[in-house]
Amino acid sequence: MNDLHPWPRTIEQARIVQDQLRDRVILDDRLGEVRWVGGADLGFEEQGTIARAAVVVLSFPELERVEYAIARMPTPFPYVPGFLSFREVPAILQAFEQLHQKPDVILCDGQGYAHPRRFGLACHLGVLLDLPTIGAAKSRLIGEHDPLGPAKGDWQPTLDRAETVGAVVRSRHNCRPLYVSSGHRVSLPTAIDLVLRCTTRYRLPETTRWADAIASQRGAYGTVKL
DNA sequence: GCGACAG
DNA sequence: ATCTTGTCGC
Repeated sequence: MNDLHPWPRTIEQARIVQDQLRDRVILDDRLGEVRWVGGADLGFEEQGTIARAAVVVLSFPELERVEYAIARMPTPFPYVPGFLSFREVPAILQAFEQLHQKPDVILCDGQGYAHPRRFGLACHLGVLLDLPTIGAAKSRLIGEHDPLGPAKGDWQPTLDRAETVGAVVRSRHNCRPLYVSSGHRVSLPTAIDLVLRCTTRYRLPETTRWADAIASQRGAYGTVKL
């Protein structure tokens, strides 16, 4: 958050920011060779008043854990469906700045383009960092889809108002699917491919699994290179 | 008015 | 997200 705008305090202000930044989102592939994949997630302390963000970096396609950074700050916005990014982005940006090895793409724990105003967490983070991002959420915000096959790799487009906004992806056999969508500078097909290539034997991609573990562990701060 | 609703 | 143990199913 480079003080380009004061961070919104109300849903009305946040909606204006979304409408203002949504045009900057790029839905085509504008990313080079992927060597480092990032993951971001948040944890909370003090009954939600303190947000703790973890941004991790893994090598690709090996998925070896390379580095992580943690940042804490007062939680800047309440959780309101459709406005999640205003709660999570500031801390993520602060953690991201501390990384020595910047990732070539970041997998976010939330929606990207599959959003009521087409500007979910992954889009917001991607635009502010001008870095390729992907939305990989654990549950649905919007969009309908046809029945999904049971095999890992099966997927179906999710539609909202007759527009394809993302895809439901089976990341593990017979497991609840992931909701994947473009964030910024990554097309939907590429997003699906990268999410699957970052997923091993668990439902969640290794990026979010690790970010989750780091963000939920209390106390730590700063950056750690492995 | 009623149900849905990322984390 | 967070509070929290064991339990059912592939």
